[in-house]
Amino acid sequence: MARRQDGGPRAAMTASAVALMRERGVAATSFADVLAHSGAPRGSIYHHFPGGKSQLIEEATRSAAHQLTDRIQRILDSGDTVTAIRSIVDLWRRVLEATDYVAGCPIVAAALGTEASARDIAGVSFTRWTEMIGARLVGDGVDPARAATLATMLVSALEGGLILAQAQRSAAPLDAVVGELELLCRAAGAVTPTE
Amino acid sequence: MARRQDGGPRAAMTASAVALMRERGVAATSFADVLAHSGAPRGSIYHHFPGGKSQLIEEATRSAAHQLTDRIQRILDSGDTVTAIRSIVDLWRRVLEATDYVAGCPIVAAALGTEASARDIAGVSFTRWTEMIGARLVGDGVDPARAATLATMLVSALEGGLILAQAQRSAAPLDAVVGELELLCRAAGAVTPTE
DNA sequence: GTCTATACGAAGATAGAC
DNA sequence: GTCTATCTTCGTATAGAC
Repeated sequence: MARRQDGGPRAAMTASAVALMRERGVAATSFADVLAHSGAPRGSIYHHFPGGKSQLIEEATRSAAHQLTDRIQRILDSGDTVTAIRSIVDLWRRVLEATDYVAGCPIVAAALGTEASARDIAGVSFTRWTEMIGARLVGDGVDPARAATLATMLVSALEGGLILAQAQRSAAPLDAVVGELELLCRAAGAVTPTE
Repeated sequence: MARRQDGGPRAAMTASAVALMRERGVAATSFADVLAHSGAPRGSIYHHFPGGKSQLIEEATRSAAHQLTDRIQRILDSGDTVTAIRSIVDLWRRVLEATDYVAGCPIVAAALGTEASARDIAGVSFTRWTEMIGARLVGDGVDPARAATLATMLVSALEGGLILAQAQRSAAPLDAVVGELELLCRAAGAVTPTE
């Protein structure tokens, strides 16, 4: 009934735009690239995206933000924060290995890109993730007054570690970050799995 | 005597390239932009940079890396790690406020850019910073086995916090990160100023 | 909804005059 | 060492046919 998502060219194009943004950034992602990558018919660009590239990038960013937010929420729902951190890092690691360390976080690409609206969406996304993680930390026993700053630290360190991993073509920075974050969470009073 | 750095158009162009990379990334930084920003004579592009844009970006990245590395080293030499973190964040904060939150870290721009050689320089730069900070941590009393991962955490969290700050147009993420990093350093045994 | 053709400008790069 | 002119390619965007 209310299914108006269309799985056709439009969805394929936003998905491809996300993939290309992750690998080369917003500015270096062209329509021609998106068409080639998605296999979408050439004539449907401005039919589906009358706002041109701005609109495509904006919708791609929104799509990536929703997807990642959902994924993070599911991870947070299925365990404590420390376990969630490990899951997220495993996710990044798989992406890096599958793309020869070229693909990063699409939201970071949007944040550092040339499209103002996409940058704003990135900002909201980061805020959202921070709030979600903060709530999870409180549930784990962390002092609510502390949870917000700790959550910001988690997001920042994971995104930064991912960038170092891309630049060094190695997952080692992510491993270092996850270890330090675990220590920090435990010291802050978050429950930990006894494994 | 061995001063062969030239303060002319060439230096002005690399400096402008760095500034533009910080604001809009590597891909969106064109020769025309660099010329306009630096005021360099139009005819001197391929005279000074026969390798074209690749060479310009590579040299700009190298220049930015040297500058930042020197700056970090000086900061680390003048106090303990916790004090250094505050100084670095203050530096970022001034940059953000002076540029309406558009300018970020040039090395991150290089790491996520389209120029392979620049990305490699970024990777080496991050490694270098990590080693420098690690040495400082050891000097502060941190267990040498721990210093490397903690140093990686510092670099990752600061770079990530800077990106969140840019996206949210607020220095708040940096403040959160610096607070958490201080806790982590203290818990790791780094000496702290009694202030 | 999708096609081709095309306009228009920007960007990287080269040649040859001064 | 710097200039102008030019070439080519690419990218965005539009028009109009199918």
